[in-house]
Amino acid sequence: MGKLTINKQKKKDSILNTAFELFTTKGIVKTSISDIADSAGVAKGTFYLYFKDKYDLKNKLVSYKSSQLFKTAVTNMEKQNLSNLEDKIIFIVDDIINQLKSNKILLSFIAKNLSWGIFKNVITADTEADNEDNSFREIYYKMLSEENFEIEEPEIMLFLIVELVSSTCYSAILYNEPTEFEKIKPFLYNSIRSIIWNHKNK
Amino acid sequence: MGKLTINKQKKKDSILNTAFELFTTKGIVKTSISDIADSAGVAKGTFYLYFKDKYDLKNKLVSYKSSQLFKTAVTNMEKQNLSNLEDKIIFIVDDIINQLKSNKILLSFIAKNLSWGIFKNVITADTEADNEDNSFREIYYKMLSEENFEIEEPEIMLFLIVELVSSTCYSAILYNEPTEFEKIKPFLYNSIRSIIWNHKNK
Amino acid sequence: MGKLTINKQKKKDSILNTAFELFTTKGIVKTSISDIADSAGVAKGTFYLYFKDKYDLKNKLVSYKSSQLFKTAVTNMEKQNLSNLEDKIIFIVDDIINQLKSNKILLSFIAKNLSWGIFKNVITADTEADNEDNSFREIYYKMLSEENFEIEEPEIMLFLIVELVSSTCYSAILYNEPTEFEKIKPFLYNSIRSIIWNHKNK
Amino acid sequence: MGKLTINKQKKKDSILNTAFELFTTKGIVKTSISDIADSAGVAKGTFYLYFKDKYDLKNKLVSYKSSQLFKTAVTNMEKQNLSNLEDKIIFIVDDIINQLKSNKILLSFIAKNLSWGIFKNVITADTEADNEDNSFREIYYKMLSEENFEIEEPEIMLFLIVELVSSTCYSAILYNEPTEFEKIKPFLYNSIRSIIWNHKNK
DNA sequence: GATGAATGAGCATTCATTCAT
DNA sequence: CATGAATGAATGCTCATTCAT
Repeated sequence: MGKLTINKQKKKDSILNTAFELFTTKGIVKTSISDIADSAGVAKGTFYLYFKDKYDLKNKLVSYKSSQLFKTAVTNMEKQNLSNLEDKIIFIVDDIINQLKSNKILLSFIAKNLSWGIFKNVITADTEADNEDNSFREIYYKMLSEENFEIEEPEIMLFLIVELVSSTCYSAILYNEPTEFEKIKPFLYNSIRSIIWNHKNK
Repeated sequence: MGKLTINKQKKKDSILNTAFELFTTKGIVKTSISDIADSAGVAKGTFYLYFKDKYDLKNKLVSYKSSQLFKTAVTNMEKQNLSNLEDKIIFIVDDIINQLKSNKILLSFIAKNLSWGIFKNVITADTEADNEDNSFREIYYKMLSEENFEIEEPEIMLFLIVELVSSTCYSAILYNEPTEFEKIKPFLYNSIRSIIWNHKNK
Repeated sequence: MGKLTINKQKKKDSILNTAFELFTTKGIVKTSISDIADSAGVAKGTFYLYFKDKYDLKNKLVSYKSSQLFKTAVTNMEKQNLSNLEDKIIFIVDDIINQLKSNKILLSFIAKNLSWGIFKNVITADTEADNEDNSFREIYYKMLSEENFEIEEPEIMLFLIVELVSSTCYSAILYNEPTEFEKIKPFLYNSIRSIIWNHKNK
Repeated sequence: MGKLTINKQKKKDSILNTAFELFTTKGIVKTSISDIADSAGVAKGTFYLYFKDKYDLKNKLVSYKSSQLFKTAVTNMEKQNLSNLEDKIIFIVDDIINQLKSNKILLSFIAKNLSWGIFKNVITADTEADNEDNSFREIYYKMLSEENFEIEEPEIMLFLIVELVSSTCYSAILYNEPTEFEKIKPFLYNSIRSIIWNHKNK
């Protein structure tokens, strides 16, 4: 990477970090491009050299932050010696939930902005542009293939789990609604196990 | 009701209906109060006689539309002679899903704007201010009491079902993601049955 | 006065009192006719039965409050047995200043809104529509006639005194600018005595 | 100064001049920011690049115009060979009054908006940001020090003179109230001489 | 590539005034 | 007399976007 390119990346990163800060404190609608440029210490025009508009920036942020979440969880999971699919999935879910519990700002940001559409990109794409990591999708299918039974409709299963987890986390962790998350957790994890069980090709 | 009062209600309803139309076609952010007032055929100032701002109006709309959905589903369910809790709940879920499938605009509007916070109001309040209907919460507990087993943490169970259904519907019905809804349906309903089963106090 | 007329007067007084309250707390520009009507407990339309607009009301308030000030001061002065013009005028000035010092809200309101144009009406008109009081102008000329010397240009003398007193009071009593009023007072009163002396026809 | 900086100053000046014109013809309340921007030939948004709001602009105008008045009067006074304080002060007062008599629009604008608070800034600050002029306050104290007697409470003396002159000018010059200014003038100037005399430390 | 002054469309909100009841 | 719902012009202010430097 040339010096210039490094400088460019610095600017872009500065905008990304500043924007995350502002989005999560002021809200996306109330954050203007002026705000971002000012806080990032770049000129307003510079913003447009890197992002189409505020929502382009937002989507890139959501993808990046979400993929980091998965990457970390998978890395941690692989250190364990888990023998079956249910345990592996529950571990990943649990790890992600723990990350979010200790970073409620991130939870709020992701929950409000993550749709299945964006999520598909997240799990399909390599987590970083220029690295050797496998995508989460590949890891997922590898996990499935290691079992001695087959999973029917693995995409649907993943979908059900992701939607259930993300929507319940948001309400329960951030607002204790309908009750504190710890009380919901056993039922949630049982539900996940049931979902997996329902997809087992018997 | 005096002539004036009727006229007032007419104006308010006109604004509500117009706003729903605009919110679902242009989106809430892009719909201005001018748009609403113009389309509703009232002066801009009139809007402020009935609503605090755009978001006050939005919340009132979400509540109203959601409660209608439940009211219809429960009414239909009661006409059946369903003997057990799972069947009743699945029936209600299925009825609501059918309503939403035939009214995708409504689905889009509710899914984007219904949080558990608003939902709590919806199921607690009578569906209409001055009528004899029971709230959905009452109906739900009555349903539970008619079984010869007990449900552990009924609020959590309701929460899990509602979050799972609403988040999967949105993506699957509107965008066929991860696949068409009909393929997801059996797994979804099985998941719901599992969730209920997990809450049975054995 | 008929019952109806009494009721009307009540409404009018209610508007006047409420408006004074609002004008002095929120400021005249930021007080709307709605504010006044709401606080006074009358309908918005009713306002227009009694006043042309906000500024009509304001002028009537200024006149009324100012004339009360003078009336009180003159009444107190007449109880004293003051033998010469300087002492009488200084007494009146001092009495008014004391009233204003103990009612800074009133001072603020009058100072901001009293122009010589309004003041002329105040000193010319009877203090109340239907009573036997003399106007301040008559009292002033009677005071002058009781001296054994003549005052040259009595209107100019009154003008100079009123302008000097009112502009210095505002700044000194309310904001202690350029310094606390008590320190300015002896110089102010000496200035007034000098002004009177300058108008003595020698 | 770069081309850009010159252009910026031009824009700002254009807004200032236009605003003065509008404030003095339509009044401040009735002058909208749109009016100012339109007349100045700039976009509405440009206004906000230079001023916080209408009242920020107004205060800057009052300060600037007042300081110009004093600067001119002092310059003229210094050309005379006046030997004593009274004559110097009367000369300055007279010069300012003459400026105002020939520029009634300016008189009206300053009289309505100059408070002692703003005046203090005017006499303290250098008349222009980056020049060698002394502030009026320095000039005033230098004048006092050249006398062979002492002035007690010079701030109060200045205050009394300024308040007396400004409030009488407004009414007399603009509205001939209570009578034409030329008839009031001798009494006013005598009053000023008396005020100075009262502050002489005898 | 980077800047930031300038733009002007666009928006929410207020409020004096009217008039049918 | 009194009401208060309805009006819609008017205003302050924001902000994404452009473009000359």
